[in-house]
Formats: sequence, C-alpha cells, structure tokens
Amino acid sequence: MTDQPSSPSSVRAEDDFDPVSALSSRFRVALSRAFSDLPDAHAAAQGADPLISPSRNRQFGDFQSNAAMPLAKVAGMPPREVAKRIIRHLDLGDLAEPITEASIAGPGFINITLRASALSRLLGVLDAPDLGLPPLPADQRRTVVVDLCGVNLAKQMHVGHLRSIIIGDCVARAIERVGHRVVRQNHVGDWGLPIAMVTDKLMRMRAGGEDIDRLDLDAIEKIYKAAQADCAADERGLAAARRWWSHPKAMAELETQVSGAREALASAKATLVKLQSGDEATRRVWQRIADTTMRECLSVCARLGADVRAEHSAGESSYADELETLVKDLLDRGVAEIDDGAVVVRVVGIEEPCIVRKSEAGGGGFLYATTDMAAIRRRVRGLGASRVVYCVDARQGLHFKQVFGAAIRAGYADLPSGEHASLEHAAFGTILGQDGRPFKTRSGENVKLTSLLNEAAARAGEAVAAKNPDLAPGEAAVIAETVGVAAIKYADLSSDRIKDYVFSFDRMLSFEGNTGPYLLYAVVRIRSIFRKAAERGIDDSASDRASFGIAAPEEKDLALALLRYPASVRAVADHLEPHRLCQYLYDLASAFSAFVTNCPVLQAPDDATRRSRLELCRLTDRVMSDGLTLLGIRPLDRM
RNA sequence: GUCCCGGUAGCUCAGUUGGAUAGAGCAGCCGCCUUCUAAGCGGCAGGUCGGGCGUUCGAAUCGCCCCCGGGACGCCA
Repeated sequence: MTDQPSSPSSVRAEDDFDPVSALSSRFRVALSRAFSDLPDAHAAAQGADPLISPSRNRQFGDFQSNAAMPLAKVAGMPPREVAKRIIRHLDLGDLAEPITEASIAGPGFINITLRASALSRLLGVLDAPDLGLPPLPADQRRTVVVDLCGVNLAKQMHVGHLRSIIIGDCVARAIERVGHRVVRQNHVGDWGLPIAMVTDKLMRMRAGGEDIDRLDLDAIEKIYKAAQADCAADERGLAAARRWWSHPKAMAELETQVSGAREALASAKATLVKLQSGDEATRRVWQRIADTTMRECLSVCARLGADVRAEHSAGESSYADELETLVKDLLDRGVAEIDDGAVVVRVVGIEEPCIVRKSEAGGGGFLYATTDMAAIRRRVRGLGASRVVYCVDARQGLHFKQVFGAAIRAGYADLPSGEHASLEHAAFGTILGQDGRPFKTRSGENVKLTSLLNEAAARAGEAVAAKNPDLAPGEAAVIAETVGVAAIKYADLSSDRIKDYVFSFDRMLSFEGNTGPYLLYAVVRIRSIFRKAAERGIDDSASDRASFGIAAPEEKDLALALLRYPASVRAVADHLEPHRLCQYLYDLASAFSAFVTNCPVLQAPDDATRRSRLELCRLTDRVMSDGLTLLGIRPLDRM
C-alpha cells in the first residue's frame, strides 16, 4: 500500500553500464526523429518509452524494443512500418550488431544483439568500487525511516517477529545501498495495560519476597501469561450462568474467578497509572522487564545478521507524553471529532474511522493508533523522513490505511516542500507450517527463534559435515551457523512478501535450486578457484587488470547477468521487494555455474583467456557478495 | 455483510509498463566427475494460468461478474 507513487531512487541520465538504459537513450533519439513528417505521431513518439527489455529467448537476440506496437495506431500505419522508421533513424554505434529489417520480427519487435566488445566495455564500467551504485547527489538523497522488528516486552522472540526483522533489514540495506540515509526504528511494544499487568504481578511477587532480578525472559514470559490469565474475567460466562440457573457450585467458582480477575485488573490498572506518572519503584520493575527483553531481542537480531541495535529502539513509551496534546491538537483544528464519546479521525474512502482516544465509558485512554500517529509526526518532523516504510504483518493493513490517512489529514506528514512524506506499508504474509496453518509447535505454542535457528544450524552442520568432512571443527561450526541462517533468511526473502509461505527445513536446507546455500556455494566455488590459483602461483593481482574477453555463450550470459545488478538493487529499494534481488542472484549464480562448468578458468586454452576468466570470476564474486550482503547473508570462503 | 490479499506444472514458487512458443526449483526419467567443491551442469517429460464475459493487433497481467482459500473489520496491541 502506497499513498503516493514512490519515485525511482535515482535514475541518472546515462547509466552507461546498464545496457537497458544505454539502448533506451539511443532509441529515444530515433523515436524523436522518426516521425518528423507526421505531427500526431511525432508528438506521441517524442515522449514514448522505448520499451527495452532483455529477450526471453536467445534466438531473438539479447534485448528487444517493443516501442513500435503502441505507436502503430496513432501513427496510422502497421507496426512493422513503424519499426522500419525507427531503425532507419537508429544509431547504436558500436553497442550492438547492425540493426536491419531482418531485426524486425513478429508484429514489430526490434531485436538487438550486443557486440562482445560492447559487453566487455560495459563490464569494465560496472567494475568500479561502487558496482554501478554510486553515492547520490545531495538533492536526490532522502531520509527514509524503516520500521522493523517491533517486539513486545516480556515475550520471547518467535516466528512472528522473523519476517519483520529479515525483510526490514534487507529493505533498509537496499535503500541505503542506492544512496539514501536510512533510520531504523524498532517500535517496541513496551506500554499499555498488558505490560502493566506483568509489572504489577512482578511487584507483588517481589513484595512476597521473591528475587525477581534472577528471572530470565522465559520466566518473565510465563509470568506475563499468568498475569493475563489472572485478569481475564469470564464476565460473559457468569452472566450466562446466572441467566440459566447453573449449578450453585459452578456459579460460585465463576463468581470467585470473576471477582479475583476484577481485583487483578484493578491492581494492574493502578500500576499502569503509577507507571505513567513516573513512580520510581514501578518504573524500576518495568525497566527490568525492558532490559531483559531487549537483551534477548538484540542478541537474536545479531545472530540473524540483522542490523537492529539498541539505538534503533523507539518504544511506544517514548511517545506517551505526546499523546494528550496530540489528541487536543487534532480536536482543536477540527481534524478529529467525537463519536459515541470516543475521539476519532475520519479518513475519506475508509468506512471505519481511526480512533485515537477511547470514550469516557471505555476509560478515556489512548490507543495504538494514537501512538502510531505520534510516531509519524516524530519521524517526519523530528527525524526528517520523506519516506516511512513499515515492515509489518499484512493483517495490519486496515490499521495503517487509517493511521496514514489520519496523519496526512492532520498534516503530520507534511514536508517543507509542501508535499507529504510517502508512508508505505511493506506488508508480508504469514509463515505457515506443513499443515497450511500458521506455524506453531505441536502444542500450539509460538516457535521460538532461538530454537528455530538452533535446528537450522544443526541440520546445516550435518550437511556440511557430509559434503566437506575436511573442515576444522571450529570452522565447520561457523559455516553451519551461517548456512543455517542463510537458508532461513533466503526462504523468507525469495518469494513475494505479500504471500504466506510454508516453512520447510527440508526444502530450504536441501541446498539445491533456489536456496540460500546454493548462492553461498556459488561464491565458495569462485573463492576456491582463487585459492587454487594462488597454490599454482598464478598471479591474480590487479596490477595489470585484464580486460573482459567475451567469447563463449556462457561468458556472454554471465556478462549480461552481471550488468543487471544495479537495476535489481534499485528494484528492491523502490518497490520494497527483496525477492527480486533473490531472483537476480539466483540467475547470476546459475549463469556462473554454467560458465564454470563449461569454461575452464585456470586451465584455459591461453593466458589472455585465463586472465579474462579470472576477471569474470572476480567481478562475479564482488557482485554476488555485495548482493548477499544486502540480503543480510554473509558470504563464505568454504563450505 | 463490507473491505483487503491470494489462486500459475504432482509439490514449492517466479513471471517487470499488457508483448513472441507462460519460466525455475523439487519430485520422475536420461546423460555428464583421472580436470578449479557433482551442494554442480546439460537434456526429456509435465500447463483449461480458479471459471466466464469484455477491452486490445496482442491478456497470467487491465475491467466487470462468479467460485475457492486466507485475513481484517470503533474504543486490544
């Protein structure tokens, strides 16, 4: 969901390493000249997109332009005639083989075959330190807030957090990589009645003489669940029991339970008030919960290779002091109105209004929509964001629609330019178990991330030991951990994020096909070649950097794949779709595997070929490693 | 009931702005290791793109209607 179209992160006038943009600019020139005698067609062709895309089938060349067909109608001539006019004015220079009428195929496709010399030159341009993704000029550089992780206090890290961390981290890295300033925000659920319930229970435990400082997160989570159960009054059950004249004993039990729950709830509410008013003793216990939770959260993020650190935390509690004035501001300016006693903001196009304050009858408290509006205001005004990306479960879709609409209506997303910040929900689907139901343990509990990671590492360890028994135990352990984490992350990132996906250790760790381990293996093979080269005394130093010689079909395919890298990264940054980079890296790894099985590197027929192929290996390693890093996966030397 | 998201090969998934004969991987079958890790490469087979109607030179892609699955729907977060 995007409330305004996200602009391309950066499209330079001449991306000269990218064949698509090089060909596009040549075609634009031809299009602007092809219809100078026909005013209508001329006008249409001026702004027309050359529609350059990689050919799907090799028999049609390397690239094709589909520009002729859409212009045929307005030009009033058959599309093949349009194509003929275009190629008559087309000058591809030494970029491609000559374009003739034989290049026009089907209804009017113009097929283009790049020259080997051009590929070689383009690779040379790509082979710069920034790999085709240079720093942005200041006027194009934006500040982007990425909302990710979003843990709750007093709860273990479980699969429900996995996608937000993995996708959020990847999206943040990609946006950063194309040159923007990224501010990560971990919107920690650390406020409100549920947290007050645990705090309350812990305080009573301490008053009873228990040493609560010894409790780990596991213990705290159990207390959290117990506290919730304590407060869950079965009011309806009691009412129904009274109405139906239930057995006195059952009635009595229900009454006891309900009155106990009312007591616990009242106590928790009192603790909430103390917490909100800054009572020191209460605050200390709350802080203890927060510290324990965050220590665990950050260590799991670190293990996942996700850049989520303490300084990224912006808990709901940090907005608490702003909510009162925020709601007043909304009411004062007529943005909000009273409805059934509650304060709501209506958003055009959405039936349900956004509730920012409960009615008096409901307690008059604030809701998570209130906090989210305060967060938007701080992110745009305080942090200077012109784009805010929420990596949050798809089920929050309506909530974000409401909050985004309300924040925009309130002017909280306004930028100095007069436009408003782009607020985007990078929604993702649910992780399912083999049964197609949300992924849970056999007993119905959430699967803890630590146990998930442990199992992945253990299974990866078995596979690594079987495939490569020569590794030293210490290195093998590191490799197992990296491979296991990579398998989980890649499985999460490689399909369209909006869809649910079925979690399967067997598939993600099968190490065949489109998996994390396959990509790691491609890099390992490259590095193995360089190790062998060093053993054989082959000088691969860059002092006399060889040029890229493109002759074999596998070399050409590899070259074409390499040149697509910058566009793939931009696709992730612009559209928040990590699976496009995954697909790209899989294509590149496949192209490399085909290359390496058919084109001997160290035993190449001649010295120039060997040096050229080594350069292809080196560049492939750089692109693969850069791309894997953007996915949050650490490349390996061996596995 | 209203709204959102899915439905593509036996299974898991890609499919860019509407472009050529809808692509991968797994599973199945057939080849390829005295040579840089076979965790690999090549090939065969496998499809009413949920269904229908429409728009278009051209539809998996756009529009409308239906079917199936999941989800969300005012004072929880």
